[in-house]
Amino acid sequence: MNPLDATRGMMDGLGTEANVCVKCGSRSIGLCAPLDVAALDDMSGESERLSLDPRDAIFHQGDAARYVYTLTEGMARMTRVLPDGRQSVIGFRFAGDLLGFTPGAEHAFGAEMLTRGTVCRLDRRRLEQLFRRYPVLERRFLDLCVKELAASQDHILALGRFNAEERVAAFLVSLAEAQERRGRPGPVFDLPATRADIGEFLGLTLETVSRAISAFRKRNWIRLHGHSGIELTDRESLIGLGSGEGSCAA
Amino acid sequence: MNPLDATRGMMDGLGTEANVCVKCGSRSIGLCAPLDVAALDDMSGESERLSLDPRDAIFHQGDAARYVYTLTEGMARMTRVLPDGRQSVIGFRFAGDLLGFTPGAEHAFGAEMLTRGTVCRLDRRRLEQLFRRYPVLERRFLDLCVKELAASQDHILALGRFNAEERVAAFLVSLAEAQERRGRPGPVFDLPATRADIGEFLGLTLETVSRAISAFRKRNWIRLHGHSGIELTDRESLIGLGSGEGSCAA
DNA sequence: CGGACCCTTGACTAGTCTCAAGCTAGGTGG
DNA sequence: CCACCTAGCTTGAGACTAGTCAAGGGTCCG
Repeated sequence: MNPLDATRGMMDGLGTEANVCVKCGSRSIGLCAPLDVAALDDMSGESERLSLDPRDAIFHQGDAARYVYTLTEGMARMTRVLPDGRQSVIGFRFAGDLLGFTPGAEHAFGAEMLTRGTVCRLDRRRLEQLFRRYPVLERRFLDLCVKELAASQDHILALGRFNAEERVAAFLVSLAEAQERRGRPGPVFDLPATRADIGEFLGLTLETVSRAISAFRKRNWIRLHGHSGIELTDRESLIGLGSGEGSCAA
Repeated sequence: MNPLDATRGMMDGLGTEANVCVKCGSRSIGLCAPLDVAALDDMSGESERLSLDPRDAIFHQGDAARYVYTLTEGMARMTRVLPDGRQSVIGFRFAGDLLGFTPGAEHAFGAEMLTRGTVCRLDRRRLEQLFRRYPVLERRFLDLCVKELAASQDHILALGRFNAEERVAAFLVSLAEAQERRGRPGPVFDLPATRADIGEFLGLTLETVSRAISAFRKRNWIRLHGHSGIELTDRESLIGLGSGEGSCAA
């Protein structure tokens, strides 16, 4: 398991059930999976589908948390801003992932699209009703949440203990794994996040991310295809660097 | 709200109900709070109380996750180890906090006592039964988990964007708040974590932590009382430094 | 084709780590 | 009760990683 796995979506590892969310029309992996058809109908009754462009906000930090979102198409980032303007990317989300679920009154972070895409939003009070009607759904959320927590702890470990190249290597590997889990096996995959996004996620500057990527390129570990395509040509080396088997060998 | 709040326990902010866990004998704030007396009886029927010394492990990373623990007395740290031996403190836990809950088969991190103390452990299969019998308990866990997740994200932000003094300031303030929430209002509070523990939590070396603490002492922001007592004499300054209102003012 | 945005690379700086030495507090045993 | 002993803390000097500032180049879109 990759120690830097915060690009893992909330829906990962929850089986391959592929019930179709009536309103979204997309495979709503995970969230709806344990529900029967009546429940799905119930659920999509009040959900809305929205199309978004790159850089569009799905919701802002501090917004009233009225809705819960499912990213049905595209890739998004979650960001948190400090009072002085410094900001950090908390994580990324892919098609099929859940977004913005909180028991609090406000969203603790913002979410923006990196690519063109669509989200399906469900009123939160409606979700609470669904929890009461279908208790299994609540259990699903608990499992998701604990997995997400484990991913955050991996990220904490990476931020606290990995150097720049280790962080970038771990990020690239986890990005590749995330896309493969979502059924894109090709050797070339999408990297819609800019160097600045990656840097804000990894606690680095965009220049440092760029230098790490250039170093990998020079070692023939990766190959770039245009601005948003990347291929891992020596994944073993990247995994070795990015999984904490590095310098301080025990 | 302090951005570095990963010292906030899983039980925080869940009201002040103070039902007494029959077996533990301690105020089991939070977890048992929504349950009636019959449920409490039920719950404590198979729980065991253990006394532990400083440095004793509560459980190890990789152990089968047979039990869920409540720290009833003392302070503990949660640690994660990389293949090469580098380790990181993921967070701290105080009296009243929950520890080791996971839907996975193994504990993803280890937990060790920092002080002498006691834990109350409950068989996990028993907990699953309790979830079925008292659905409100499951909701409680979900709320705890989401709060914990928010705390992790704050920690990620601090690790990615704060410099050494900002991290240490944020840590000291959150430690003070955690102890006050648990009813120790005194100006002097416990700091049972060593400089090395703090450093591993904050992604710093023990020397850097020591230098930051010395700097605060010279500015009369804090006063040390022996090896494990600390007093925040100028909390405003610490909060200012530790909440991200710093250098890069917008 | 033009422009905007993003990426790359270089030179220099600053912050943190590393290594090392000495100190202090608190506990232990005589 | 006191001296010793150990673990943890402090401080310093130098090395090194990553940040900052700046200039130039590539890619993609309209």
